[in-house]
Amino acid sequence: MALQNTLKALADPIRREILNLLKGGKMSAGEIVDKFPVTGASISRHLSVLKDADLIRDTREGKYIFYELNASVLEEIMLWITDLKGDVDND
Amino acid sequence: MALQNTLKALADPIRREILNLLKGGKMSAGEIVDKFPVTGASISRHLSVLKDADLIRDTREGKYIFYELNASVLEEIMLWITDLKGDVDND
DNA sequence: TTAACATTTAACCTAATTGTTAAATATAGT
DNA sequence: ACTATATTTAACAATTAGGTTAAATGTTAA
Repeated sequence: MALQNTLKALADPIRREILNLLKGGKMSAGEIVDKFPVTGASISRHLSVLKDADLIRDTREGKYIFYELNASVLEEIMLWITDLKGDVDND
Repeated sequence: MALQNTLKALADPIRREILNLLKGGKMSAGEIVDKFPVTGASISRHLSVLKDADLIRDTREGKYIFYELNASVLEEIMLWITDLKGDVDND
């Protein structure tokens, strides 16, 4: 189920862009919202999808909630792809 | 758009399983259909999604259409993920 | 050309996804 | 307690996705 959740989370351009933003460091929900032409409610749901997929982690700091990237789960995709490609030797 | 198509194609368990099957060599549409508990029409649409994403190639041989894996487009996902992970050094 | 087989396409249904606005919740400051 | 701010959740509409059956297409062989 993990791979399924991860791939589904990645199959949306806004969510991928959120991950790209978080590459630069943690951001509050509001800061993320400001980067997109959709409502905060919409971004909030995207964030929850990413969180369910464990692609991001959140921590509240006062009235802000900060999100940060958790790229470690992407390893599973790498392994799946590598297996599919049948990369016996990669020199 | 390529990455989007690829990830969307991968975000379905049946389509991923089709790719896994094709790892073992090319198969006709009918052989693929036999592996799943859904109709041929349904598999046919899955195949067209995979084909649009260029993850598979088809060649007709007589009355059969054979499908084979084209894993090369997965490279793009690998690159995207690698970039996201910020793998500066991977020892 | 007709019949049989392999596969795709069309029409339709239902469920899931994504967006919106409005209401709810959580925190901080007065 | 009240107000302002940050964020999420609920309810709804529109779109997309995936399944089905039935019709259409392409190929082979009689």
